Order: sequence, then structure tokens, then C-alpha cells
Amino acid sequence: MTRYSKQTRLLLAIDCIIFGFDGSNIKLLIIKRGMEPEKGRWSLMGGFLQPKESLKECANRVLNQLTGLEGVYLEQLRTFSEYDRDPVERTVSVAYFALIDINKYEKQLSHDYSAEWFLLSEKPKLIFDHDEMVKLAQKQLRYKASLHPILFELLPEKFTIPQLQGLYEGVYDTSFDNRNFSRKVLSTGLLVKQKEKDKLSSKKGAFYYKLDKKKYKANFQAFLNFIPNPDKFIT
Amino acid sequence: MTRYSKQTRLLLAIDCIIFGFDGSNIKLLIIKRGMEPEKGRWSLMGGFLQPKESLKECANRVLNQLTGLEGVYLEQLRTFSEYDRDPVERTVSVAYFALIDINKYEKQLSHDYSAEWFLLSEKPKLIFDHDEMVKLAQKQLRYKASLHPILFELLPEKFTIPQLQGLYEGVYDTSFDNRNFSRKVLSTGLLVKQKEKDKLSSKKGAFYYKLDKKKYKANFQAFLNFIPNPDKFIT
DNA sequence: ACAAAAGTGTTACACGTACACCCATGG
DNA sequence: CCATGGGTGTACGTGTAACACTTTTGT
Repeated sequence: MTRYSKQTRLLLAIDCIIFGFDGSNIKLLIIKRGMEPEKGRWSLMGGFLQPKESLKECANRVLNQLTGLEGVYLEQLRTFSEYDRDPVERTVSVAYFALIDINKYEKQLSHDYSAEWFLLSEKPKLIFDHDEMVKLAQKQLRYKASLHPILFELLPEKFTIPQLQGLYEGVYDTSFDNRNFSRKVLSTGLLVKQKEKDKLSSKKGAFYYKLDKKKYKANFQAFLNFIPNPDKFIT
Repeated sequence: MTRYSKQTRLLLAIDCIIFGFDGSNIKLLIIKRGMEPEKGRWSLMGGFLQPKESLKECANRVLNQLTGLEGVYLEQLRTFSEYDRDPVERTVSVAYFALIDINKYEKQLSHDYSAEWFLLSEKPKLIFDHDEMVKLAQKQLRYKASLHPILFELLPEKFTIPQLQGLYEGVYDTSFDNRNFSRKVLSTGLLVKQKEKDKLSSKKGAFYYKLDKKKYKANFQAFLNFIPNPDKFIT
């Protein structure tokens, strides 16, 4: 016996929901689709699973094609399988969500794919079930960030606490008390204070911090509480 | 154009990690595999995705085949895709985890599949990557149960608070202060007190409770805190 | 000097935890 | 009437939220 008989074979693909933070807002990186059908319409970056490739490898490969980045934060979200989600032929797609430092990616590659960053509120309609994927990814981003320090993945190596707060406020579309926020964040011991200040966004200037990578990895699964009343923000 | 050219097609399957609670311990329902290869060895219950069927439908169908149950709590866990995970032919599998009331399933069907309940500590080795799936499901069970009231899915309609506590203690392999536990649980307002008591497990007897289904559904996403120091139990 | 943002100090209070104690009942 | 498990009362401490106030510096 070399094959399972009487079973249908089908295509398997991945799609990436790529989030970045421009300093003020969360943005989504999408491309203009390069193949038929729906050629030229807005779409998530995706690709077909290759022989001998795992889904994770596939997602990393596809993400690298678009951004030039490696070692990006990438999380399997869910597998989408409605039989008619792709009109050409049955294709099941595994959605991955990625968090990248918006300053690090190679703009040239994005250009090749006619990629663009969009505010979530200004995102055009996407093909197939990609809008649903984005919606779920947003929900998962809020959920996970309310418990674990994933949002650091969106920031550059050095950042200030007001910047971090702005990021959290963007994700949850609300505002926090800055005094309590900074104390909470610092009390985790995850941040290492630098000597320089960022003087651009205020006169007094805010100290830069770096992540203590060891502690970050060690405490990744521990529950945080940067957000008061997280229940309110998770649907 | 009717097909995507030059792409590999493959099989897609689902596997179910089925948990139950026997009153004292969490158990796992597994079967003796009915087809080659590995025929007769212990395996998760699974099945191939059919044309025009979504993965969720597939998982429900397969679960129903084994247990006779419908409307079971079922959650997509992760998709497993190592290219050589099934030696016969490339098959990607979506793992679902299910929580069932152990008293409700139809034993006859289980018998047909040579299914048996195992304590997690006494589980035999499973085929392919199924052990990894079980491990992940266990982790997810602990994680999710620390935040959301999913463990009620494992109990019969009427249950006592000591029973509920025993369940939590089983899942986290620890013990809690019964006085604080009952107060915490009752303070959620999720439980409706019944008039009868369970007199089997103690002389005084413990009141039965039922879930307030409306509140249960409405508050499902809200964060609970039945477990002190949850960090300790989540890896 | 003043405005504007960063950051500190202080207080009130909710909540979780610990534990003494009371309750109900079968043997 | 006592042992056993169910359940209530209460006191203590930690952590969170609210907010007055100080610091720094560019204009």
C-alpha cells in the first residue's frame, strides 16, 4: 500500500496577516495580488505549501519574500477551509499572524509586490476570506497582548515608555494613565534603562529602554496586566 | 484557467483530542486504528476532510461517529504539517480538542472502534505525531481553563462545587482551599443553586448547582480567576 | 517665565488569601 | 456524640487605580 485510496487531495496555502506600528498607529501590510483570479486586487501575502516544507517554514519563506526579514514573530492563527473560499480550486489556507518592526523591512521587496501599509480603519476590501482573517488576527492581537508582552515585537530595539504606551493605546483604542502605566511596565523588570533620551517628542525628553531579552523569553508565558479591565476590550 | 498549475495537492485530515472527567480524573479517549499502516495501534480518532466539507464540519462528523454526541465543545488547536508525519503519503492534520461529558457518549460506538479512556499518566504511545498533539492539547486545556470557564463542559448538568473543585484540582494537579474556591466560583453568578443535595460523597451533603447557560455564554470570554497564581501552572 | 510632557509620591480601596470556626448528618 | 466533609465569617496584606505634585527643558 502506497497511498490512501478514495480520498480527495487538495491545495494547502498559508496567508500572513502582517502588523506593524508606525509610531502612532497599528498598520497592516497587504499586496496587490499577482495571479489570476482577482489579479491586481488587494490581498494578504500568501503562498502554497511546497513538498517537504512544513507550514511554519512556508510562512517564514513567504514572509521573507515580502519583507526580507528573518526570525520574525509568527503565530499560527487558524486554518480556513470553506470549500468554496477560492473559486479556482479547493484550497485550504492556514493563517499566520506576524508582528514586525516597520522600520526594518526592505522597502524594495514591498515595492515588487506593490505592497502597502494601511491603517486598519482604511483597509480596502480584500479577496476571498482575507477580511475575516484580518478580523480574527486583530482579535487575537488584542487577546494575546492583554496577557503577554508580544507588542514589543512591533517596536525598534530602543524605545521610550511613552512610545510603548502609545502602542498599547493604539491597539486597544483607549488611553491609560501614563503614571501608572510606566510603573507597571517597569515593575516587570523586563526593561533596561539606557543613558540617552528621546528629545523629539517632548521638551523634557523620555529615557530610552531596551528589552532584557533573557527575561523577555523566560517570562513570555507569564500573565501580565498592563491593561486595566482587559475584559472590556476582548470580544 | 481552472486550476493552479505546478502546485502539489495533498491529503487533509483532522484528529480529535477528546477529554473527559470521570469524577476524579481527566481522561483521554483514544481508539485502535482500523487501517494500515499501524493498524491496531493506539491512535487519536480522526478522519479525512471530504469534498465540500469544512474542517469544523469534519471534526464534528468524526466526533459524532465515535461518541454519538452533537454540539460538543470543540476547538481548533493547531495544524500539524511535517512532511513525513504520515509515512504513507503526505497528510496535513488539523488537531481539534474536544471536551465531553463522559457519561453521555454512546458506549456502543466506542466499542466499535475499540476505543478506551485512559488516564493521561497511563496513556500508551500513540502513532505518528499524536503524542505531540495530546501534549499540546493538555497545555491548551490548562491555559484556557485558567482564564475561561471551559471545564464546565466536562461536567454533567447538575454538579456540586466540591466536584467542580476536584475537576480543577485534577487539571492542575494541585489542591485549592475549598472555602475560597466555592466563594470565588459563586461570586461569578454563573451557578444556579438546586434544592437537592448530593449525599453520596459526604454526610452533610453538598448542594447541586446548574450552569446559568445565558450568563455562561455571555461571559465566556471574560477573564476568570479560579486558580491562584496561574503562572505557576502554565508552561 | 511658561507650557508641555515625563515621571514621583501618596492614598484609598478592592480583591485574594489564610485560617478560625460553625453546620449538617450518618454511623 | 463524634468524625467528616460542606460551608461562613473575618482579618490581613498585596496590588491597582486615582490623582496632586515635582522635574526638565525648548521657546
